[in-house]
This record gives sequence, structure tokens and C-alpha cells, in this order.
Amino acid sequence: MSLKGEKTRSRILDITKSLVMKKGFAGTSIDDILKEAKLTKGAFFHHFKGKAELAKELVERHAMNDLAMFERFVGEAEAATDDPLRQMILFLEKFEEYISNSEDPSPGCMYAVYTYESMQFEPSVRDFVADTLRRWTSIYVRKYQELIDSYPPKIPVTARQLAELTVSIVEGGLIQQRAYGDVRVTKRQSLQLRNYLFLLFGEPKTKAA
Amino acid sequence: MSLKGEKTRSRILDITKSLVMKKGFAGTSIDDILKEAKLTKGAFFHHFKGKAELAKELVERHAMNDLAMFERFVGEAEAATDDPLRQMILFLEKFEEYISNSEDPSPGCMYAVYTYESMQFEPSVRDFVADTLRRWTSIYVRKYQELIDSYPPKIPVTARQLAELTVSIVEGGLIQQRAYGDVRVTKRQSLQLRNYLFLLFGEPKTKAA
DNA sequence: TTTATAACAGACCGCCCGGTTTGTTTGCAA
DNA sequence: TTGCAAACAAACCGGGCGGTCTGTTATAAA
Repeated sequence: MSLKGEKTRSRILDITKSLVMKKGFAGTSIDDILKEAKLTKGAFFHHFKGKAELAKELVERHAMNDLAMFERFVGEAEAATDDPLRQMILFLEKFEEYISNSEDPSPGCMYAVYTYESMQFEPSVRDFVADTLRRWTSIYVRKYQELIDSYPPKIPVTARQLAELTVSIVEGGLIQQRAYGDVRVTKRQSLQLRNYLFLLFGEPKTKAA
Repeated sequence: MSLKGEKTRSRILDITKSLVMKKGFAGTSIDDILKEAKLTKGAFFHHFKGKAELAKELVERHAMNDLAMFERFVGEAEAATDDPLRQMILFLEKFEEYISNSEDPSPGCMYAVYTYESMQFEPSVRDFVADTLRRWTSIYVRKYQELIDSYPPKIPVTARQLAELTVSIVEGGLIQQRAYGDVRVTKRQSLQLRNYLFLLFGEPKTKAA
């Protein structure tokens, strides 16, 4: 595939993402996409077999970028300090900055869109979304396990419970953010999570310790 | 309106609710609804001006029932004990039982559906959903304020922050519940919230105190 | 320069969508 | 029993939908 073709294909996916996050998948027609991309049916069906393939590639590309971003946040936090608690706090701060600084006019989570419109997609795509959520969760599980291992929690909790809770708080924050049109909601939720972690694990140990 | 007419109208709304929660609003056609209701276009448009009015009435009816249920849970908790912390725990337990015992094959929150498909609805409906979320939140605000007033929190938090967090946890739990097909997820999230509240406010005071 | 193919344009198709219209049946009050 | 509105049935309509088909232009290797 040529460079130009690859660029067009990517542009279609970009516009699709924007429209789907704004109007939903069923609410976004191929013509809508092509109108914004200033292309025609010929171009679209040259690059994609149909709307189903577009949906699949869209969420796959997003999952790749999204998970990579979270891994990058984790990596940056790990580079900054060896302390698991400081790492987690740093990670959450990075996330909070990211989520509240996005000037996205229609915020939200693509996995949530795919989940609530699940019948629009092939079972394999539904499975992929669930798997991606699991992968996202397992990033947290790893970090929370390290945290639990070096900071005995005040209450018995598993890393998986905390990871699932973190995903919930993000997803719930994004829904309210979208409903209220207030980009600060999710950040506030993340702050409450940090409160919980503080109560669970206490202050970060001093470097001397 | 006759009794029979009112029954049909209600049946249309029931079926619509089930289909919308399963396939989304844009993904649910009037014909889909009528097929399941064993009715025809004539019946539908006799009862509703169009799909927009159906959407409005559906979410309004749901909001009424839903808020009433939460108020009922609160009332039952208040009837059981005077202690705000015990009330909150009781309330969450009632909610956990409700959310994990529903044999709904396509679980989720209708407000989330409306929020992620917001462009499908008139601005007034979008506003109504946001208002309903605010009303839902304010039920929690009231109870959390009472809680804060009699149990000094270990960390300074506002009732509004806790209320928003509670909504987030529920919404996020429902998304994962739907994505994974596991009805126990939201209950687990609620348990984590109770952990947080326990760390924040401590054990309930003894009755003697 | 030729030539194969990728990268499109745009007309076209059948289906299903929300909505309309016309007609029929039912229930109930006078 | 009649009259009349409510409660439907069902055919119909225009438009938009996903998708196809044919043709044209750009690109890059031989």
C-alpha cells in the first residue's frame, strides 16, 4: 500500500473516531464520514470491506494507542521513582492531566461506546473490547500488586479489586463528564481514588527508609 | 384514555426499554418494537407522535421509577437505624443486592445509553438526563452530609465529592458488568466504596454511644 | 514510455427507516 | 340501538442507509 493510500485510510479512521465519539456508531453513517473526509464511496470501499471492518480497525487501533499511552505513563512513573506508592500517585497525576486537558468536545471512552452499542458489532469485536478492558485492568493489577507487596494495606484488598475499581472510577467519571459537559469531573474522581489509596497505604515512605 | 390504551402504551415503553438497553437507541427501530409488541404502525403513532417522543417518555418514566427506588432504599435504611453510617452501609447493601440479582440479560444504565448517544435526542432530553443524574447525585449528597456531620472524616472530603464518586463507581461497574457479562462486577465495586467509607469514617458508633 | 495497479470518483441499487394516510374494529356512553 | 371517539390494522411514501459497479486518474516499477 502506498504512502498516500495509508494516509487516506488513517484520515478516514481519525474522522470516524471523532464522529463515533460524538454521535455513536449506529448514529454515524459512512456518508457522514465521507462528507467530512471529502471522499466518495469509491475511496471508502477501496480501503475497507464495509462498516464492520471499519468498526473493527477503529477499536483495534484505538486500543493499541490507548494501552501504549497507559504503559508510557507507567514507564515514566517507574523512571521517576522506585517507590510503588509514589509511582501510583505519579501515574494518576499524569492521567488526571491528560483527561482534563483534552479539548475533546465529546469526551468519553470508546470501549464504553462499543459496550453500550455492542449489538452493532460482530462477536469477535465484542470479545476484543472485553479483552482490551482486561488488558487495561491488568496494567493496574501489576502496579497495585507491587504496591500491596511493599505497603501492607489497612484493609485486606486484592490488586484486582483495586484495578477494577480504578477502571470503574474512570469510566464513571467520563460518563458524568460527558453528561454535564464538564471536563473536570474525571479528574475529581481520580483525586478521590488517591484519597482511598492514601487511607489504605498511608504516606509514601521517605527515601531514606 | 382507556385502560386498554394505557396498557398498550405501557407495553410499548416496556419493550422499548428492553430493546434500547440491548441494542442502543439508534440501533432500535420502531418496527423492531412493533414486531415484539405484535402491533402495527397505526397503533404506535396513535400513542406517540414519533420516535423522539418515545425517547423522551421512556427516559422520563425510567427516571421517575429509578429515583423512587433509590429514595425507597434510603427510606428503608433510615427506618432501620438513626445512625448515618449504618444507614449508608444499609443503603449500599440494598443497592448491591438489587444490582446483582437482576437477571437482566443486557445490564447497564439508561442514562449512560442516552449520554453516549446524546446526539440522537433533543437538547431538552439531554438536559433532562443531566438533571436526573444531578438529582440522583443529590440523594447521595444529603446522606453523605449527614454522615460527615456526625462522623468526622479522616481526610477532608465534601459530601458532593463522595456522591459523585458513588455515581462513578456504579456507572463504571455497570459498563464492566456489561462488557464482561458478569453480573457481580458492580457489587464488587460497591464493596470497595464501603471500604473507602470505612477508612474515612471508621466503625459505626455503638448504639449505647 | 509503457503498463500494471493502487487510489480514487460517482452513478446506481435494494432495503429499511421514520412517518403518513386511509380504513377498520372496538368499547362505551347516551 | 345508535353514535362516536379511541384503538388499532395495513398499505404506502420519500429519504437515507450500506453496499456495488463501472470508469477515471495518479503512481511507481520495468
